[in-house]
Amino acid sequence: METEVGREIADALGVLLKRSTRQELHRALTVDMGEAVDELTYPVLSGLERTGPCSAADLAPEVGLDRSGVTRRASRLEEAGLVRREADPSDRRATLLALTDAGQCTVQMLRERLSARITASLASWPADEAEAFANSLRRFVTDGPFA
Amino acid sequence: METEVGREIADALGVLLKRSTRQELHRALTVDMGEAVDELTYPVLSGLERTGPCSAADLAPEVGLDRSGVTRRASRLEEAGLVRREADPSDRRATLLALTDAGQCTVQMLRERLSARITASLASWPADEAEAFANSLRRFVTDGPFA
DNA sequence: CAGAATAGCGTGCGCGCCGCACGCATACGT
DNA sequence: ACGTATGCGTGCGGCGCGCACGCTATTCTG
Repeated sequence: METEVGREIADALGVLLKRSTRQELHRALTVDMGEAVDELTYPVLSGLERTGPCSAADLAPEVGLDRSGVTRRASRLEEAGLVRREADPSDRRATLLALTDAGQCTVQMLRERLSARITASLASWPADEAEAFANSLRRFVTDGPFA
Repeated sequence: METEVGREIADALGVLLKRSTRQELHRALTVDMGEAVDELTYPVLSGLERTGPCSAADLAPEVGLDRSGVTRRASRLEEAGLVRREADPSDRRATLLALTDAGQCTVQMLRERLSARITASLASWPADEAEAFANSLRRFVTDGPFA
């Protein structure tokens, strides 16, 4: 029955979106990673790596935040030397956010760590099932119920 | 390659955990549902339906919150007539939280709506793939990388 | 049986994050 | 050249959360 599937997914998502889940996960990820990057600042790093250098306004929807929020988080990361602000050559009022080498290294390390953790928890899965799940999840995220 | 799968899932989760995603989703769900139930209070309703009547302390880990937070959210729902506080007969200092009939009806309606939305977005999927995804997701959530 | 120690809930307090609005600097149009 | 528009950063008010306290009921102990 199809609605049963929807309900199943809904329940799982409910658990997944728990506040403590996110906190615990990101806390584990950012251990020994310095104080600058935490649950809040990580999305900015990750988003910057995906989009490349861009303005705070352009990055805001990627992170799902207001421009001011992006600015504040970016400032924190800048203070830690992970993000660099550079003037846009084509528009001198704009400020581009870009990852420094340290920032690039950090986000890569974090992604590696997260991937490793996920992979480890999927160790007991059949390889084809894991791959199918990854594909389905990506598809679900991109053109799923969230515009 | 396995790490590729992990990275794939990691990216998808990153997008899924965006603040705006959750907000937008719950906002769509709670439309025309009264002001009492929103993104914050819904987990309490859902949790209460899963666990049945229980104390705020027992519900706290389910929601991923402090006891005080559960108390406040529950108070809001109580004010709206969706949650009822009743004294524990076996321990008169304890206060059990329970769904009223209206609360039960509301959470059922919301779950229905969420399920429908998810099901609709999965309409183009093959039925077996959708079911496999639901099962994998549940498994991923229960014994995945999140304790 | 009485008093002390424990457990449970609700609330005041301080902190941190967020969205909104304002100010300043720069770019564009006439 | 001057007015309008755009973009960024910051002050402000609001809100939710965790922590600590007070009160009540229960349990343990002598």
